Amino acid sequence: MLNELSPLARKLGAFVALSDAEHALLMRLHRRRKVFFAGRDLVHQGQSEHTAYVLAKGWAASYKVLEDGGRQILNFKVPGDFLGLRSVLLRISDHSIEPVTDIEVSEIGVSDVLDAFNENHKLATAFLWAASCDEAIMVEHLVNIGRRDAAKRLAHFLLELGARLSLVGIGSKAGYDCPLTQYLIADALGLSAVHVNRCLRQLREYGLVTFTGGRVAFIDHARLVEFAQFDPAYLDHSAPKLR
Amino acid sequence: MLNELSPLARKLGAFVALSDAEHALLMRLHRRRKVFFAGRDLVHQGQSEHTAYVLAKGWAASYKVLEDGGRQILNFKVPGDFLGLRSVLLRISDHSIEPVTDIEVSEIGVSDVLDAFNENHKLATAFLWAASCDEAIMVEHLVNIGRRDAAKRLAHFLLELGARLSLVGIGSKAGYDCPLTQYLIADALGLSAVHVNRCLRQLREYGLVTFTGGRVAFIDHARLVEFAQFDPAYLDHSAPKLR
DNA sequence: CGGGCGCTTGATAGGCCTCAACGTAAGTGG
DNA sequence: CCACTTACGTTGAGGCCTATCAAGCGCCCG
Repeated sequence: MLNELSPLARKLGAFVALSDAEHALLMRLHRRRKVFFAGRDLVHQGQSEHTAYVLAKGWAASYKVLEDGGRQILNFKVPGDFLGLRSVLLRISDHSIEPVTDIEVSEIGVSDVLDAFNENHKLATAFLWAASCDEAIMVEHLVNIGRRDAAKRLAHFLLELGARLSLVGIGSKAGYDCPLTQYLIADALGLSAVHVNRCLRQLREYGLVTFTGGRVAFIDHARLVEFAQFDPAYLDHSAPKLR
Repeated sequence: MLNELSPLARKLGAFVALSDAEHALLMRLHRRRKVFFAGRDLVHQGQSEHTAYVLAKGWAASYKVLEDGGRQILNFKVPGDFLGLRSVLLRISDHSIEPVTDIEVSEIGVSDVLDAFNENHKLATAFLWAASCDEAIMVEHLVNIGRRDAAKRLAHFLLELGARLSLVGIGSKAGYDCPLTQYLIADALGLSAVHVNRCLRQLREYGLVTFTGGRVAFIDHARLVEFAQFDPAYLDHSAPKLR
């Protein structure tokens, strides 16, 4: 049932109860389904022409590069997530987006979205909600980098991804398939890849979690949650549905 | 002229050209002017009852506390900024807000705002824009903590605050009055207060900037910008105004 | 005058980075 | 089919950056 909905309708439907008319309205916002290949950026930092997407299949990373060549990954995007939502109303995009795997996306007509606000205010509220959820994840990422040591940071990161994937049905407390390299994780956590490797070993030796062969396997989920001080409240998408 | 407008109208007016009718609509969104005292939180992490505010006078800090007692300051808020905008649509607030000085705020009726979306879609767009601007600042903060060493991090921080204050007319390339303690800055930058102190000395000895007696004074603004790799593009509020 | 707060500085320790080397697996081209 | 290359993961050695602990100073205010 839900699977027949577009990714956009599924995303926003988590927040507002959508009527048939609203579903029809959402359909008009879609352009076409598109495919991008791993490593070829869809959005470039500094570009002024924007399109927003909803990720239907695969993983992507939003990131910012510094003048000195370093880069910071802001967030990994998994199926169901928006790509480029924040840039919709900003004059130039403040970040780039790179597919980690080959991905499929639904393109969204930005000006159509803004026009649709005129017809239906619930839609506007739903977009603001989606933006707020994205920001909550960013904020927790900030806390993670600012205040946790490397091992806890990594543990928290693996737990967050697991929780987010569980929300869209492709992960559980047992684990999940994860296409990220240790280099990507390092760029996300503000660490070196070497140290990510050491921390992974540490978590493995503690009997908490393993990450090998593209699979994250939680060995002792409860103890890992405690170790990382992971509180998933910020991922709570069960917002009170609007009338 | 601008000073006669409410803080809310001034904020949103930076993005959309507001008609008289829209100004009138905004007036209805205001509840009363309120005062909060330094150190007494207005918003508590985990609370479910939200109010949003626009900061009219003074400084505040939004922050998150960890179980182990550490805290990460997410952002300092200066006059003209929203307080609690992200929490408006989330079931529980994911952060706390503490006035750094005594502050004056305009309270905003959240449900009134959502109702107003129904009457006027430009307003909805303007709120989404404001949320996007806030998030852009958060993202740059993330990059700052994740990828810059302490001195550059501090330099970038001081420059950002200067740029933001300049936008609301209470700062310049010469400097600005700053009520923050070194402890607050440390909590924002993921550093210890001791190390913030050392880095301030370093920046002073380099002849770049001083911070004493509640005053940040840029000595060589251009060189500081280069040192910190500060690119203010993410603060660009000159978005194309909507028709 | 005493006490608290914020700032400053020194000494020490340790977490994480950098550099470097090596193993494995997969892909490429002859 | 094999030599070569590339990407990713793993491990060790050494050193820098930043935290922690500690002490002292100036200032404001009760």
